[in-house]
Amino acid sequence: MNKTISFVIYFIFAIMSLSNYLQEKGTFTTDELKLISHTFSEVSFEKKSMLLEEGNICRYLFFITSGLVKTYFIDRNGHEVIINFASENWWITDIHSFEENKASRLYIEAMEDTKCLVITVQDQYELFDKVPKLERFFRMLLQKHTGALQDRLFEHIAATAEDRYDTFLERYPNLQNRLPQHQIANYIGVSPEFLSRIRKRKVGK
Amino acid sequence: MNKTISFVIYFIFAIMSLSNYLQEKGTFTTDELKLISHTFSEVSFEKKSMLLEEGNICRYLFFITSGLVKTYFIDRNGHEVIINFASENWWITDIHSFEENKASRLYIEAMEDTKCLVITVQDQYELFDKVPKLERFFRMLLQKHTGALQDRLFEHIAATAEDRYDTFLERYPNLQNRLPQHQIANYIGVSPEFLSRIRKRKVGK
DNA sequence: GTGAATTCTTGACCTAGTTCAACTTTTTTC
DNA sequence: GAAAAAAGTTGAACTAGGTCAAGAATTCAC
Repeated sequence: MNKTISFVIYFIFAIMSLSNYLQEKGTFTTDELKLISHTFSEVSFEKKSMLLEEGNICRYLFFITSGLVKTYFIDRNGHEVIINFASENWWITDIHSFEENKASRLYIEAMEDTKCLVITVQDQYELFDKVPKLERFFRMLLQKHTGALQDRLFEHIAATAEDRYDTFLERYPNLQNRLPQHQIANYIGVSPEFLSRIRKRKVGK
Repeated sequence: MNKTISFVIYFIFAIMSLSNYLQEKGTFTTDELKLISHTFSEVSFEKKSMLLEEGNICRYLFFITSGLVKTYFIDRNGHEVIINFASENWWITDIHSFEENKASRLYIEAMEDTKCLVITVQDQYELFDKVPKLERFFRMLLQKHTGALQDRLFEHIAATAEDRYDTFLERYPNLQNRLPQHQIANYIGVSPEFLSRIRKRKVGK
């Protein structure tokens, strides 16, 4: 297939993902949906390429239409610490860096070939002015994200590694087979060896 | 002093705290400040009384003008897990319960006699319509809160208990002497005995 | 101001999870 | 499809932090 045609088809597919998502989660008019989705542009990332690196300003808010990414930072011992994963129909960005134009502490890396729709802060704010509903929608999204972070903190303070693994399986049922096990171990905050033991123990049960 | 007069004085003091705070952190006109602060009401809590209990809907967003509160939940083993403390010029609520009218999992308890200004969701949204700047201001606030939560999660995954204690001291320099040590231990996620040992070790250094 | 309650400290023992090293299995690359 | 790289498993020794118990120091309540 001709490259331009295939790009256009992907773009239409991406726009439709976003529109469907917004229609499902919020109450937007057709005109608003059109306006919103045409403010985004499509970007593709190959597996292992970086959407964001520490020290850079996160210029985009990403809406993933296909693929899988992880967000992580490097701790004082030089180890990667995974904050979260995001796949189809998830939003991802370093909100602090994106909104306040500050250097990021985070990395965002594609774990599969990934396609996203992206928007800049400026465009986002212009869109907020045209579609005020969207600012409220994004605030709600941020609230949900905050709730999820809080839950993860609870787990890390009050639950055992096995509990956290169970929670991971519930929270990301479709990622279990798309992710290498040591990345899951990292996410739940244990050594790969120990996750291997947890899994062995569970089979016995 | 006559009770009514003393109440009025406290109320004026509280309103001024909020106005000063907003003036410092944002750019509001005098009229906006007046409108905002008159939408809040003043409430007092005695030490050990509850601003919110699990199972209830969190009806208010609290702005603390004096005193100290803690937010916590009870984990599956019946233990209290402290999420954060808030004193003068801090906002506190269970955002999930407050915004979505859902039963809360959290407790908010006064650790000292505490005075707050409070607002309901409905009033908050009316205020957003009158002062759109405020919605953006609150979204920024939520972003900061999210950043802080993320930092705490990092610490719990990647840092040692002693590191977390140091971070606590930096983050809440003025709370160190207002809080009993076992509450600090709870906040940083260690047993009171272990915090005692950490402190002993640090004196040696 | 005194008795009761809460908080803090210390020791001894325990456990969840880590680290390191060697081996096996699976995936990637050319 | 063979060689190299990455991922997963297992054992053995280790450590950060927890639990329990008892005594000492503070704080609270009347």
